[in-house]
Amino acid sequence: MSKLQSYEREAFETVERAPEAQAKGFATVRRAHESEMAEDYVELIAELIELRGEARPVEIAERLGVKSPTVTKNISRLKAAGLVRRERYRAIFLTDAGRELAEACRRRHRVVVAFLLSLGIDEETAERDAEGIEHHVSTTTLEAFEHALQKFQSSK
Amino acid sequence: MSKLQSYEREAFETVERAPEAQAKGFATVRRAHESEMAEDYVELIAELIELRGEARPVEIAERLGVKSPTVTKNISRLKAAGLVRRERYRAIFLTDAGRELAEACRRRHRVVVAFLLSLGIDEETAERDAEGIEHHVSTTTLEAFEHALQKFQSSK
DNA sequence: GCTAAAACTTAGACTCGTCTAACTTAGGTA
DNA sequence: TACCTAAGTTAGACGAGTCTAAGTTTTAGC
Repeated sequence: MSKLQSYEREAFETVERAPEAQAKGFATVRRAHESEMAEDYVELIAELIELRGEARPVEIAERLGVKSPTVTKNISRLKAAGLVRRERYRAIFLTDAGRELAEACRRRHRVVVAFLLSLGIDEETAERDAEGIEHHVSTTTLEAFEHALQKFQSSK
Repeated sequence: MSKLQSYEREAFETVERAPEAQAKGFATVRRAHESEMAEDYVELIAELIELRGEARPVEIAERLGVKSPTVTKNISRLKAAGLVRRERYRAIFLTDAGRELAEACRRRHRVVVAFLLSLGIDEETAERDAEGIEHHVSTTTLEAFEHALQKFQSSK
């Protein structure tokens, strides 16, 4: 406990950060939010295709916890963004770009979950937190997670 | 590398998660987004008060990387939420509730940054990623971070 | 103590992601 | 084959958070 206290104490005096650096950080977060919807959808669509052979709006709505008109609208946005292929009233499929994005997201998701689990966090919490955290993990941090994971696994 | 590959491989077969659990996860993320603005503002306001004795909209705008009308509007929201005290054209101060929230956020922020640093991540990346990650870290995960940090520091 | 510049607010527009209500289409079954 | 039900879409509203343009207030320098 004392170690913990000490690092908290050290960090307690507010350090002046460069305002532009801080602003850039917040801008990054805002940008991440814009792509979150797309990432969550393609990730889920890929999952459903693997599980069922196709992704149906009704199931996307159920898993995302939203109503079907929301799905319809967001799928049009994904289509406009070139991430999905789809005809009215039909199941949804990924384009090459969509599949690529989905793969990257799923990989990142798995790494984040595995990393949290390696810290001793229970599965449900790990999944829940990963859902939010994954969109804000830079390549650098993802690599650090992988590295820590590797060390953790070889020490078992 | 092989250890890494292996855990990725294992996780590769898509496991069927309970749809409701998944939906609950996404709902949690959406809820976190709603409080993010408030958290970022009170955290920054507390920082500025400590640094300057008061928090001015112009500096909040600069640090957040947004324009001043945005700050005006959001500050009214915080006032309506009972987090800040403030008169027109004057500096912004925190209410007790605001101060409490700010303290919790700053503590969480410090833990996340320290944790990322302990993984060997550079300061700039740690700060940038923490900004996004912190809002999605549950109490459980925060404790796990603290615990890992403690172990890391005592092993140095 | 006036006045110009800086800080702040108001008004109004836009996008995103959500919703409900009402409509259309597709598909299985009688 | 015709129809009922489930799935999907359309229309329209709403709040959050951003912006620009144009106004008002405060403050600092002369």
